[in-house]
Amino acid sequence: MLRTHTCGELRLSKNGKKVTLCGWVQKSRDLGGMTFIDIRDRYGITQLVFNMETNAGLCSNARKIGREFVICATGIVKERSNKNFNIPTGEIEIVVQEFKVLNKSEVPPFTIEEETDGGEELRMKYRYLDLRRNPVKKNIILRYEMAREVRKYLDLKEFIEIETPVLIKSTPEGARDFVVPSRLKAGEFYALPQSPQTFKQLLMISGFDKYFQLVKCFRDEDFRADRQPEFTQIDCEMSFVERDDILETFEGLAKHLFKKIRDFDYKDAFPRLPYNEALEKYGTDKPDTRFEMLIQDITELAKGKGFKVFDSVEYIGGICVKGGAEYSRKKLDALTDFVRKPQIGATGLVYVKLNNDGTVKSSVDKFFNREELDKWTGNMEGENGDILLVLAGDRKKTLYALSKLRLEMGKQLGLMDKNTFTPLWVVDFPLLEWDDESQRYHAMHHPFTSAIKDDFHLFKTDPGKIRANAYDLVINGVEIGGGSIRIHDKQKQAEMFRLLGFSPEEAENQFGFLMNAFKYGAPPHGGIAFGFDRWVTLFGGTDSIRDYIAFPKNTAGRDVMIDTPSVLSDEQLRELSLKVVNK
RNA sequence: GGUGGCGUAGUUCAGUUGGUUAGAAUGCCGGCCUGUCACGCCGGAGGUCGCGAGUUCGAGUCUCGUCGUCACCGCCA
Repeated sequence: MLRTHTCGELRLSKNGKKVTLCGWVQKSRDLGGMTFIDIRDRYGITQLVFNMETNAGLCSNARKIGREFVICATGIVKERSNKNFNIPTGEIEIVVQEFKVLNKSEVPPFTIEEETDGGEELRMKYRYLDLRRNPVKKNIILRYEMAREVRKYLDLKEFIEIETPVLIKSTPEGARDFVVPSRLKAGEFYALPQSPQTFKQLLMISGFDKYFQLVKCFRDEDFRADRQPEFTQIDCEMSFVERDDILETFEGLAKHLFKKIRDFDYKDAFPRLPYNEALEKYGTDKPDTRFEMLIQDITELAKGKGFKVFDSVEYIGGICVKGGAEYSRKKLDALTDFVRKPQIGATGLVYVKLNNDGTVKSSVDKFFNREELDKWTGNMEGENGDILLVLAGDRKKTLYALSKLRLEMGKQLGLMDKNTFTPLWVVDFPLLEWDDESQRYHAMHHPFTSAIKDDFHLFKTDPGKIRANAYDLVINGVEIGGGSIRIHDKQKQAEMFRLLGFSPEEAENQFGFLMNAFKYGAPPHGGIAFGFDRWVTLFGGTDSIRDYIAFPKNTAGRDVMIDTPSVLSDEQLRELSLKVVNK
């Protein structure tokens, strides 16, 4: 080893010891007669000191060292005369006897510090430098620790991690596939997996009754702060289980991570909220339950009272904001603008102020008397000092807008504490979703999801009403994972494909391997997959999953560091039998 | 595919109704400095105002296009 210690471990107890440290030059402070150099590695920062009086040659050499030079220094640990209690090693310094420059460095394009001066783009281009920074380094370490704890817990529960192939087959359902051309078979392509879904089901048929995998998945869609083209799932599947077995097992995983990573003992069972109730109360299937402010349906109370805007709509609903009676006209205008943004889509905002003196002032006083407004208030559990915010329109769109408004108010009122976690299971999702564009049903989860037994009779009469035996884990309004009890019967799977508009030939062509496997004794099974990047991000407490991926891609799917995607040479294209067509 | 923000020194940003030589901080370079740790003081260098058209006597500033980037909508079983 080139070093005897790391830059983070030396304390007063090692006073007088001769040590050798290796690391990067964080900063040097040249005072003329003496020079201080902070040397940094993964573990911390230690101060080196050079003195003109005791070793002039060494000191003048030290003065020439620039930022981010890699150096190796040997010297004696000494108690400082001026201690720095801001860093763990701040009570000591190294009186250097000899040092060498292991490698020089150009001046980095941004500062390698806790708070850098570099912008997002620049930091991504020089990601290897950004990773030297403490906050980013901490995120990567957090990611590793979570992966380690996931493996520990699942290992304890006798799960086996099994790798599945990355070059697989493109399928029509779901997200767009990334594809890889085959050289040996011109005109044919592999696809990268959107998830190992069918493989883990095949593993169940093989008898590996508890499987998991920390696995890369790929989806060729447009990206966001919380979506990358390649991302990591904690992919799990179990045999001979029913829904509650899965929920209990993986609630256990979540609690293990809460305990180990956030030191938080989550004792209670996670609440379970039916999909329909989630939509009614929160306007979304991934509710943030850190705060209440539930949506209330007042359609019956407000419709048909002569207010035209309300009379013509399908749904009227609102939320009660505590302490909102004091909101100024300006603030209410701002909220109106907020809900009218195209992304939110509401047409307007009606408010009812419940003043502290017991009077009520609303934007619809002309159309509703006090008695009627009091009924709204009763319904929404409003009290003096609160404000009711009411939206109306198409049911689905209005609930969506209310969910966004609810989150905005939660944010404004500081109800969304990063260090509070409220997990819950959302259950009883619809099995199918009608898609206007293609004029057919789409699987809401995926085509292998089974229906709840009580709803089997609806297959013939009203498929849209069938509830799936599916579930999502939601924490703080983030969908952390989801899964289902699968279909394990060939007949039922065939019927599902039929409902989704597959011809028997198409089903055979795309999923024949699975249907075939079902012939040979498929056990009842089900599973779940967690978005690992999102989970780490949630525990890390910032907003972008890019912060927790060592080498992420930007929102256009480009890696600006290695500069890809990039063009292939004509020779490569020829080999792959590909021709590039300019659109 | 759509909407919006941003693009000016190495970096982060400012730049007035369109008007002379485009500024600040920080970083960098040089000098001074023996207890700094955001060291301090003095001096210096550093600009294709993303790119391309257009309007104008004159464009960092206005218009159009384009590229890059970020956020959101669509999309993401």
